[in-house]
Amino acid sequence: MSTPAGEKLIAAASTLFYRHGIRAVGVDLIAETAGTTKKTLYDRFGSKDALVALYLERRTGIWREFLHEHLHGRPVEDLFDVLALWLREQDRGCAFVNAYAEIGGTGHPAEPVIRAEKEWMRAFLVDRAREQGHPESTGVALHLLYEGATVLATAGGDPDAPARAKASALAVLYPPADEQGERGQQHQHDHSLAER
Amino acid sequence: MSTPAGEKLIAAASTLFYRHGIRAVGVDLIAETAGTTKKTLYDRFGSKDALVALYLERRTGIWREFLHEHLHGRPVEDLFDVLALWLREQDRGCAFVNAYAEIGGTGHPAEPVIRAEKEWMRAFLVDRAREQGHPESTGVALHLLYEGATVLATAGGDPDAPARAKASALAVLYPPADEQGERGQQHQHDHSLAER
DNA sequence: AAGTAACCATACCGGTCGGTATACTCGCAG
DNA sequence: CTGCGAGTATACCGACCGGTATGGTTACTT
Repeated sequence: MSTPAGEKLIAAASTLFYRHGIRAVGVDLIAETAGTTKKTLYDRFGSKDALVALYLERRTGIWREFLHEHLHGRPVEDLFDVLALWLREQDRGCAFVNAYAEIGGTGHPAEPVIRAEKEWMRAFLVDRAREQGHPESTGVALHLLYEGATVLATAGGDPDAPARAKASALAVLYPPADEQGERGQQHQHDHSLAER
Repeated sequence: MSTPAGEKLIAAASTLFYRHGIRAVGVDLIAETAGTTKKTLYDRFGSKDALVALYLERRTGIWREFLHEHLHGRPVEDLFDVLALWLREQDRGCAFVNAYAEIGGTGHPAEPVIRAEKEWMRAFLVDRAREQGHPESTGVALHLLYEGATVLATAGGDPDAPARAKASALAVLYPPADEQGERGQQHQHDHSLAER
C-alpha cells in the first residue's frame, strides 16, 4: 500500500496506461486525472518508469485473483472461458505484452515484471495440468494457446479466439482415440464454464 | 514503389519503428536517419500515421516472402522452425502486435493492416493443414500456437518457445494412438527443418 | 523555353514531454 | 510547540512533438 494520494495516482495511471499505452500518457495527465499534482507523483514514485513498473506489478495481482476466483474447482481447460470473461472488460489485451511492445529491450525497470508474469502463468498451467494427470508438455501447450488466444482476440480482432483455443486445448488434453488424420473437434466433453 | 527519397524514408522508418516503437520515434529522427528532410516526408506520405500504415504493409510482404521461401516443400509443422529463424533477427517480436499495443482502438489507419495480417496467417495455416488432410480446427490450432510462441519468445523471454510450440503442434497433428492421459511428446517424427 | 516533380535547407508554430523548484498548508507525534 | 511527512498550487526548464511555410536547386518533359 501507499499513501492516499499515491493510491489515486496508481489507479489513474493504471487506467490510462492500459487504455492508451505508456508513452501516450504523460505525467501531467496522470496527476490531473488523479486529482493531485506532479510534485506528489515524483515525491511518491521518483520517476514515470517506476510508476510503470508498479502499474504492472499491481496488474499481476488483479489477474491472479480473477483467475483463482473463476477457475477454482474447475478443470484447467476452463481457463479459456475465464480468459473470455476477462477480455470482455479488458479489451486492450495483455497489458504485459503491450508494455513490452513499448519498452522491450531498453533496460526498463518493468521488464523483469513482464517476464515474471509470463513465467508464473507457465508454471501455473503446468501445475494445474499435472494435477489432472498430464505431463509438463501439456501445460506448456496450454500456455501457448492462452497467449495465442489473447493476441488473436485483440490485435487479430477475433472475439471467438478463446473459444477456438479451448477447442484446441481439448484436443491436446483428451486426444482422439483413433489412429490418424482426417477429423477435428469431434468430442465436446462439455466441461464448459457456466455463465456467471 | 515510391521515389528514391521516399524509399529511404520507408526504410529508415521501418527500422526505427520496429526497434523502438512508433510513438518513441519522431518524424525529425526518421528524416534525419533517411538522410532527407521532413518536408520530403510530408510531401510523399502526408502524415506520420500514413507512414506507419505503409511500414506495416511492407512488413507483411517481407514476412510472407520469408515464409514461402523457407517453408516451401516442407510439412506445415516446420512453420515453427521458420519462426525461430525469423525471430533470431527480428528480436522485438511481432511488429503487428507491437503496433496494435500502441495504436489499437484509436481508429488509426494501420489498424485494418494489422487485422488483415492476422487473418491472412490464419487462412494460410488452415489451407496448409488442409493440404495435409487436417480439418480447419487444426489450422486454427497451429495459428494459436504460432502467435503464442512469438509472444513467449519475446515478451516472455523464452527463446525455446518456437520449439515448444512445434512439439505441441506435432501432438495436435499426429495425436498419440492410445486412449488417454499420462504421456507427452513421445513421438518425434523428425520433420525438423535443416539448419541452413 | 516553360513547366513541373523531386528534392534539400532552414526556420517556425503551439503544444507536450519528463522532471525540478519554490512556497505554502495541514495534521500529527515528539 | 516544534518538527516533519503529506499534501496542494504554480511556475519553470530544455527538449522534443507532429506539422507547416518559404525558398531555392536540380533534372527531365513538353
